[in-house]
Amino acid sequence: MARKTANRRVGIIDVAQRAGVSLASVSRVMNGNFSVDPDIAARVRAAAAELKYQPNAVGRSLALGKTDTIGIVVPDLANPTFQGMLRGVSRAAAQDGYRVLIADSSEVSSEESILAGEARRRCDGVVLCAPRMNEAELEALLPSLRPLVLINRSTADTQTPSLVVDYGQGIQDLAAHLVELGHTRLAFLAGPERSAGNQARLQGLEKFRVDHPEVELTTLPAGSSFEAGHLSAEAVLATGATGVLAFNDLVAMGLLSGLHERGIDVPGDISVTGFDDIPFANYTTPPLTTAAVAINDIGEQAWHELRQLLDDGDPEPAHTTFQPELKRRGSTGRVRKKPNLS
Amino acid sequence: MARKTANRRVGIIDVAQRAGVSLASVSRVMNGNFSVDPDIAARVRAAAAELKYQPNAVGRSLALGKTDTIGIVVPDLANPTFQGMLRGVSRAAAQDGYRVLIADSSEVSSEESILAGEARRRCDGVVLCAPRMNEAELEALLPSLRPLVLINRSTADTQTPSLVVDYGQGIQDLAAHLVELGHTRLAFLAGPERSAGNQARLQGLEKFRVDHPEVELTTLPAGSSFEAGHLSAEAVLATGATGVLAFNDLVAMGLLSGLHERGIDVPGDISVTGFDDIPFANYTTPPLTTAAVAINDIGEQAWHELRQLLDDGDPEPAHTTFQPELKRRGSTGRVRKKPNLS
DNA sequence: CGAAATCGAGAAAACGTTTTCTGGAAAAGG
DNA sequence: CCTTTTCCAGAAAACGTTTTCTCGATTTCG
Repeated sequence: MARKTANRRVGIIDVAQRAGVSLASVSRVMNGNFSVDPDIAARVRAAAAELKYQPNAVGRSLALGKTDTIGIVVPDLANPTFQGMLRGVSRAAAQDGYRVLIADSSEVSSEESILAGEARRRCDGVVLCAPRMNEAELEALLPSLRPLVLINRSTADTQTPSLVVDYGQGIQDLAAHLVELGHTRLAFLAGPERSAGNQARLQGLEKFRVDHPEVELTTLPAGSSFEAGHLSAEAVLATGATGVLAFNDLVAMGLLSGLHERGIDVPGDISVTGFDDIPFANYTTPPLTTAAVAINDIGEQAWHELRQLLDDGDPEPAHTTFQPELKRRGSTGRVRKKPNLS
Repeated sequence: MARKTANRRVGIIDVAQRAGVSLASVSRVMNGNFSVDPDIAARVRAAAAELKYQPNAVGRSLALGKTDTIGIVVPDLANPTFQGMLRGVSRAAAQDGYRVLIADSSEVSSEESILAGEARRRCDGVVLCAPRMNEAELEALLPSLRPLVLINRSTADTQTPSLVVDYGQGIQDLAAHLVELGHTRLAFLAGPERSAGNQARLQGLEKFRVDHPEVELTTLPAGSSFEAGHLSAEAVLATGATGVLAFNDLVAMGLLSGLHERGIDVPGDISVTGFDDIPFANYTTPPLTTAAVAINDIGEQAWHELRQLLDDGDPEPAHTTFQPELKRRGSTGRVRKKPNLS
């Protein structure tokens, strides 16, 4: 039973024995860092091929002190926005030979810090997407997570880069667009309370109110899903609004569906706007007017920031703001009727 | 400079020194496996807390021979189907304390084996989603990937569990549904050629042809995206079909949009069906008739199979088939006009 | 031609844990 | 009261790599 090869997984030792050289040489050949005798190199390569040697990543990570893996924490894997961020990060990281470990907090804010911590311990860095935890908790957590980058959440910490979307401006653009079309009674379907993006929208609308005192704006609690939008149809009609700003495209689509069921014409009777410009927004009927967020760019940029941190250690973390771009499509139009007089 | 604490990351050694005990004891306390003096335990716990000790996952993995991580390889992170599988696997695995490493092959089949191999080397197991590689390549790859489970791809290998959707039956159900509504001229918008799911649909339709010789069925190459469906509108009209079977919901939505732009009424002029029942399918106008696939269940089940393999080593790998369920919605209706006579 | 510098391969240390092994002290049994 | 067993904490080995260290052999230069 001298053959351990048959017993356990084939390791660098087996290759060394087979090639009649030392472990060190095998490692050198495999990584090609140092100059080795071509003869030895050939023998090692041959042995490795014959044994189908696959270097053990864990051992390698331990020796190297790096895992070539980053973690990403998202509030909800079912949400297209976070799927987009994940995709952007994943693809960009893959380009540089990094892999992505994923953690889904399922919108449970108390889980976030735990998940983030676990992810960080296994990885070289972390991307935190739109954390729902409160300010204090976040600030307390950051140091233990570094290097990390923050998406859709700002921080006082100057050491961690953050990428945020200017939801406040975007929602104002959408509202202004509706006003331009003659709408004077608007409704806003609000998103999750803990979402910083929702706060930003509310602040933007506050500003809008000041700029447009003539416009009547009602805020209705809704959520971030189809269902939320769908269930809001009745409430929206009750407000008598002719223009509706949905929290995001999902909510808008749900609302569209709810309105359609009730025989309300969009944009004839009511104009609807979304937010994000998810791929589906272009293919609803009518196509959705929305504020486009370059979600893939954000993911990509997030990786680039993180890579900087990983490489240089600490260049000068940027706080980048992404401006949404208004997309005028079929779901908004000139106001046709007077607001309900009932 | 005796303080290494300030220099390097705090490790188990630091805790041991601080508590005045050996490494072994700290490990025992942290893992709670063996009985230790309560006094020592308390000292260790105190020291760990003071130093904010976080055990190094890599070192732990090396010693334990397990990473508590599994890999998942998908052809396209932008595709709702794979997003669903990912979500299902991720959530189920998280329940059991496992994390998921993600690899996106971007539909490049040659990348799949590399990504899968890399993922496997870093993880305890792998889930392979709808691999695009050919049969031979797959069979050759499997042994080096074990333990693994296969989604939407069958294999001769009895050691690897596989979960497949019966796309053949599903597409027949949809076609039958259209026939029932009086349609006799159908069109099928085919998906990616390398997709096993597409092959299954084609085979199902072959069977359908035999069962319904009176029905005229045209197959058009399309793809798996919105764009594919959108671009197919013209071609669909050219066939004179009154019922269209789209490869999946995305294609169906794209087609819906294309038809709408051309003033074609759905389902008045043409009935359209999708496949998968992605969340959006319920909220299109009209809502999409489709074959629902319990995508989250599949992901969950995939994890359970993998866990079995991880735990017991080798119970008896199952080859499970999931039956799609026909969802009758607004995008299909009785045929109204005679087929185009032009 | 001899000494210094260069080179390259093997031995050994390091990475941070867990777990087996070992030995001393306490407990149990005769 | 002495011997045997039990218990538990510390020392050391193990996990699978990379990298520093060491040292003999070759080359280079004076």
